[in-house]
Amino acid sequence: MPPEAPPVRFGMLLTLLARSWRAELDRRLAHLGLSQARWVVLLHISRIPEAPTQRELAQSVGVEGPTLARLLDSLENQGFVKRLMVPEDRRAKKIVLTDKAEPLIRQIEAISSQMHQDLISGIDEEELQSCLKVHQTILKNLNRS
Amino acid sequence: MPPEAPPVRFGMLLTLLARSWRAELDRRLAHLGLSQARWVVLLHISRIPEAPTQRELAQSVGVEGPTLARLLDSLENQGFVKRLMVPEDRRAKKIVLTDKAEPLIRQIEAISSQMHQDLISGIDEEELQSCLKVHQTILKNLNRS
DNA sequence: GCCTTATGATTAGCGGCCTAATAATAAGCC
DNA sequence: GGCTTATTATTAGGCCGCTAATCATAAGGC
Repeated sequence: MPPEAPPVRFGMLLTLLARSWRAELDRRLAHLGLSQARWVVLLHISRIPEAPTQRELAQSVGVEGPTLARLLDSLENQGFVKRLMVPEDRRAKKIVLTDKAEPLIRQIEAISSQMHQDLISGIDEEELQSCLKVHQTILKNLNRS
Repeated sequence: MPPEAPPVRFGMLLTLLARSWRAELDRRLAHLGLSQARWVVLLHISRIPEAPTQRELAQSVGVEGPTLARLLDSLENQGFVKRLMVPEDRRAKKIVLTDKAEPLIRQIEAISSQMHQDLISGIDEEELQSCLKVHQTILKNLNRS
């Protein structure tokens, strides 16, 4: 690889890193029958106090409606979530975790924080915070575009 | 686990950021008939001194063989690259840019570095470098897993 | 030379992201 | 009430990443 470092590199590294991060988490979640994408959905549901509608959940997770719909299809097939009718609005559905999913939450939180710990080893807290700040700034700039 | 900011956040932000970055670049490249994925391939070809084989190119770009093969299919259909037979190894193909692609390279480099500039506004050089270093450390940790 | 193993590219098929289009319902306005 | 517009969820279809399997060729051991 040529050692010259054009500004382009930041985006490439970011993309590669996100892909690798996802792949590793997928690997660690596989034995639970989960993937990163489905796991994130479960985690968000568990953290929202009131059962959210799909619209609200998609917003919280940060994906579009159709993407969430298909993730919920598989999670529902796996028996981890249920779609509940909303009496006041017959278009909407509220999403809740099933009893089967509840014990999973602790496991997946443990797995993901273990992985986080593994991956940030050798990075000091200050650097990490600064990196987070950079990420947030870029995201803010992106939302302005 | 810190009670208020679970470590999970870093991965989620990373994922969201990479997706948003890609989406914005796709938007800016659309009028050239390109996407981020295909653009990166062109850029790598143009930077490798000798025409690379697909294997080498895939390595350089950081994707698997089949992923590259399909990107090359579309780039070839668009007339931006050609696959050349290699006399010494009849399994392999070397990838070269066409004359049509050459003038594009400057444009796409300009677009991507403009975007880079737009997105890092408000971040000072030191923070950015530190962030890059964090990314590289995490990637190194990932490759050890 | 011949057989086994390794390698380069492709195909098939899946996951996860998107946008556009659709269907059902709700809300707002005469 | 009845029409128009907005909103919720879904379906359809595309892109881009992956792994597994396939095909042709190369390389190595005998």
